[in-house]
Amino acid sequence: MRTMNDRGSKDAKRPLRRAHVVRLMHYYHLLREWIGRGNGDTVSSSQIAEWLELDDTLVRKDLAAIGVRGCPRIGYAAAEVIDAIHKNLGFEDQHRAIVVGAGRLGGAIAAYPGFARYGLTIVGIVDNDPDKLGQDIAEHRVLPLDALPDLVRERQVDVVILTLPAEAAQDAADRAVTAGIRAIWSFAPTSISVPPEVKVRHEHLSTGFAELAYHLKQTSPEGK
Amino acid sequence: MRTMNDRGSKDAKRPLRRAHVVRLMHYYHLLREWIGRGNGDTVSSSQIAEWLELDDTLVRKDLAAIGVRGCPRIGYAAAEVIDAIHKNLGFEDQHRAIVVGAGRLGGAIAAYPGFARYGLTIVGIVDNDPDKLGQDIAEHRVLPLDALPDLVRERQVDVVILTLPAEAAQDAADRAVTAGIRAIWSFAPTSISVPPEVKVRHEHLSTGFAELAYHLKQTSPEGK
DNA sequence: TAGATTGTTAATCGATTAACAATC
DNA sequence: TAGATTGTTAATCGATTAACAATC
Repeated sequence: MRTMNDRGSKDAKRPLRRAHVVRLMHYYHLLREWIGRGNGDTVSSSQIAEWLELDDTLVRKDLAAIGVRGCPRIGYAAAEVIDAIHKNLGFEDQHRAIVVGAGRLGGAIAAYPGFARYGLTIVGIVDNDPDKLGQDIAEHRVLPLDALPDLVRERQVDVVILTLPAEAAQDAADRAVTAGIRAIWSFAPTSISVPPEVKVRHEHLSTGFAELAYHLKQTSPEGK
Repeated sequence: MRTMNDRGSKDAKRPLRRAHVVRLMHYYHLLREWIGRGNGDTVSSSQIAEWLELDDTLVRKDLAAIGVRGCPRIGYAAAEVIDAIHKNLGFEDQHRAIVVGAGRLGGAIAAYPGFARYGLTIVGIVDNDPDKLGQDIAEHRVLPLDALPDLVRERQVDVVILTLPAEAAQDAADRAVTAGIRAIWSFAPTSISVPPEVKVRHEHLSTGFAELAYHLKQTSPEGK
């Protein structure tokens, strides 16, 4: 039996599933734009649902899952929702990352200022191509890949961002794991194996394009 | 009642759902690496399932959904599976894309040779920054954003790849839509609105990082 | 108050998994 | 043949949606 007092017991929160995290990020972006455009301070679940083409009950359940309470007749305080998502997804925790691979993609990531909002700071960039060493990318001097273990320790790095070609990714991941990082964000077009305690998030750009290609095929007039 | 003859009736195939497409891409990558490493010609659903930590029945259903038949006791012909995925996902159809935004990310995408495998060819790159005009990126001369409509027609472009800052993305998308493209692949850190007949695939890098951040929070020793 | 909106339980839906017969 | 593996139906599970009471 549930009682009204359950309301406050945030310890009982169950971990969010992947689908929750993805939708919460959509709400987060949506509400930040909403507030940025100078709209009201409150927003209803049905407004969010309509913009994102979801069911409004789903929105309310997602918000309940991160402990946000709305007001009947009023809706949710947009700033409070943004805050709660920020906290629940772990953006208040600070993470320090090294970009491995000083190509264009590595440079784009190292230079992007938007990650700071999510608690992510790029603290270095390494590459194993001697031609790249010593260049400055987004105010980071490119250092040799061999320096990775030392950098991880000295700069208290817990995330490594891989932007290497497929054939170099596994070796770099191995070094990063040995050096003690806990998470790998990989943009390399291949899979990598790591011990179970290390989390890998793979950005499969080709999978993203596959969805587009499949849609185009389904909707193309010449059929089949 | 089903009969053996249903085997050949590919017209009855139902459209693949998103989860199917994503898993099929995993199988595709896995089997290409598998063959590349000189393993056998055949592979069983339980092998694939084990590598990807899925249920083997799920793998068989996915393969059945694209019309691949296996052999009892033998498994599936890896090359045939790769082929079927390639065809079903629409990689045989050729698409021509223009990259909008000549920054580091745009350059990385324009220069990446791997998209050719999926039927995607980059045929131009545009930017609205006068300083970028005339530069060559990956053998493409950077042209003004104003030239987009003409380029779309002349070069038979059906996909636009947005790599612009958030504030410029909607305007560029509008121009692309007016010029008649059918799909937008956006890397801009914002949402864009388009008419229903245009497909948008958004690569939310921050959502990718959010999953990592949440995992780190859940597994961090200091708890909470 | 009346009515809009939340919060929550119950129902539905779809996707995954289990079981097992078919088959090579 | 015996046995491994597929293909498919049935069962389960979880996520979404519907219904509706609670509430401000």
